[in-house]
Amino acid sequence: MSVTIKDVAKKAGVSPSTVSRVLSNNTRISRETSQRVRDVMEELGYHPNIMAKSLVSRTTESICVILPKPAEELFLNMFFMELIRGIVTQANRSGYDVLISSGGSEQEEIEAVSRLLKGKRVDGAILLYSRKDDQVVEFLKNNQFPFVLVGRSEKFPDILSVDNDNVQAAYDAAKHLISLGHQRIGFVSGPPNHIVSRDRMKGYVTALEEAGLEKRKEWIVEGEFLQESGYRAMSFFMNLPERPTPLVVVDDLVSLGVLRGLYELGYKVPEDLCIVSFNNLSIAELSTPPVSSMDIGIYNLGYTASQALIQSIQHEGERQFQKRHIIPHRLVIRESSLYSPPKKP
Amino acid sequence: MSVTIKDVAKKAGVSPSTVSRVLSNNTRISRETSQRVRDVMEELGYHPNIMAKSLVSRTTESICVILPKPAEELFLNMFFMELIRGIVTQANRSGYDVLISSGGSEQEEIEAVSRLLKGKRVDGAILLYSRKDDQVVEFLKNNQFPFVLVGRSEKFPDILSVDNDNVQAAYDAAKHLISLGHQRIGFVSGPPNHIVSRDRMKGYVTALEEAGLEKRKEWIVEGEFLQESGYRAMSFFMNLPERPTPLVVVDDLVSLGVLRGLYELGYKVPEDLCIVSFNNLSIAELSTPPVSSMDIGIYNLGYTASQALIQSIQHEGERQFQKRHIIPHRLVIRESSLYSPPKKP
DNA sequence: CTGAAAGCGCTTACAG
DNA sequence: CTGAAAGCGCTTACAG
Repeated sequence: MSVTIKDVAKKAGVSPSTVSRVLSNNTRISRETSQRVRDVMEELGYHPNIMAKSLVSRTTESICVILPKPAEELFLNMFFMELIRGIVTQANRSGYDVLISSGGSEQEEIEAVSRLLKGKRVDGAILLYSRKDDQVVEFLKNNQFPFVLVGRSEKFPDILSVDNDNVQAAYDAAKHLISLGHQRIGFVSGPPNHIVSRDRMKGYVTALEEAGLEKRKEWIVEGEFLQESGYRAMSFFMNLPERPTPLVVVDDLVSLGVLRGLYELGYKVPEDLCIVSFNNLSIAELSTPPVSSMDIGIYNLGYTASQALIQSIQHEGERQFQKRHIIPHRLVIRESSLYSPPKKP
Repeated sequence: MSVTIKDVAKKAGVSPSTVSRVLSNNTRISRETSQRVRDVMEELGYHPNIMAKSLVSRTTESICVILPKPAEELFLNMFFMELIRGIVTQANRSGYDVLISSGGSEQEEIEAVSRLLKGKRVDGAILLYSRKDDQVVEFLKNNQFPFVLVGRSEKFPDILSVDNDNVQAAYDAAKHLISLGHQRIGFVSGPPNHIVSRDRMKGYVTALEEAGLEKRKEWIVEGEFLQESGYRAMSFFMNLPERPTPLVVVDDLVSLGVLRGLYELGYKVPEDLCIVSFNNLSIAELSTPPVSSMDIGIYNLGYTASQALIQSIQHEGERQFQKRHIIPHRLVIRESSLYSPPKKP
């Protein structure tokens, strides 16, 4: 049997209420009593039963994070781990625990979320990157559960969310290449049902338009967030009569696929093709050659998401806090983009 | 206000006890009553309060996993993510939730574990890879909390744990190189206070001895699980008058460091130096050239750890189940080791 | 097969 | 500053 509040009360010669007040740092307890009770707690090795506390206080001091379907997007491992590190670190600092959950399908995700939130096991949820028309968002919104989205929702723009300015980030990436004198710039995108793919595509297009550069359908390839997509895109581009000289690539892993393909065909980076990609995962720095990449502050995304969620849980009702948080991005230039094409006569 | 067991009872015209029995699939409830109650639950959108249930049943149906100190070993990201995926998948299948916690120091880890276990928020804990003389292991053991170690403890060999046979794995890796005709085989190890480093070192040494090959102190370098360690080891080896022709490397990330250094110095892999490393992370396959690596079944380690822990929670007292689980390893041969050295005359 | 009652370990008005 | 009492939402012997 573990020691309860009653045991402490008895041994300290006070009532359970008093022990409870000491626990919650209630000010109206005399210094001596408080100290005596604390001593007894120490002596008995007392730890408050979190479940009992949560039952009466109607708050669990924990949040859950929902992983996307496990098999798919496995490759984003490094991305998610970094995000989770940020989330867990900040949550623990605020005294919250973090529960990880993953569903095999969107329906299973909803069931899990519903069990956790309706069953009062957690106070809120963090959703990692949303698809278009995400059912889970819809469910959480309809039930008025506190939650934060890492990414953004087109259907519900007023939702609590943490995101990068992906349009601007892609714009900046393209701009970097333009400033090096490139004229024909290609883009390797991700799945079109991911909002992030489309945001980045938009930034790329805007940069080209603003610089008065030619846009061509054949210079844009859509794929998955997978190495193979990069490989395929590369082989498509290199067979064009007029091929792009640099590529903006939606994710570092995809860049690795491009790199691999180029290596096999005997092309050189950056001389034959420049590359700038996104996320600045460790693989971008570790690859040969190192890849220029847009750092989007993944840890920061997680940290901020957790902070925003916990804030909204603790101040429910007061609606005056910020709804949309934008994490800054920063281009890390490496060997893969350090080349200016020869000037046309 | 959310709907409780009482609301359901009233609406269904039964007692709360009966509703509770329906919930737990108690057999002694008539089919009609059961169905009626279920209908009402559905209609009212009832979800049992997990905290209340846990308070009386003295079981939480959740486990926690303790991440090692966050900053250090950040690079092992991919390793941990894969492990966590395995853990979460299996736990969810068994109806358990998973709570993630991380401490800044060993002392903080103990406090976190103690709060969670003594506070009855979780039923057991998973420890990810142990150091020598791990205090957390000691704490859990002394308090008789259910836990499982991913790795092994030298001090407490009888503890519930999931591990690879790292000695055998390293032996097999070295054997692969020996079978290609290599005579001078080097080893790049990890931190000596990690049991896994020493296990792998031992396997390497044994393979050399068995094959009657020369062992030299200068062919063994210890470092961190970091790319830089590989870089440094490489530059050390390449400056030896008699340098090794292949290297067994303790981790894929370290291999990348070796590869990077060789590339910069103009050496070729596998012609100038062969490499076999461990863990078979995605970076091993993605690097240039792809690196031969010992797959240790990371997902499987996590899955099995969760399974063993939950089993031991559910069958506490009965001590007849298996204490030590060994996950099989498998060498994945890639370009980095596909070269036999020229035969001596 | 079902219900009334006690209790899990806390917190929190209410009273003094 | 402190205590007695009620209650959070469940489960589980006990009784019928």
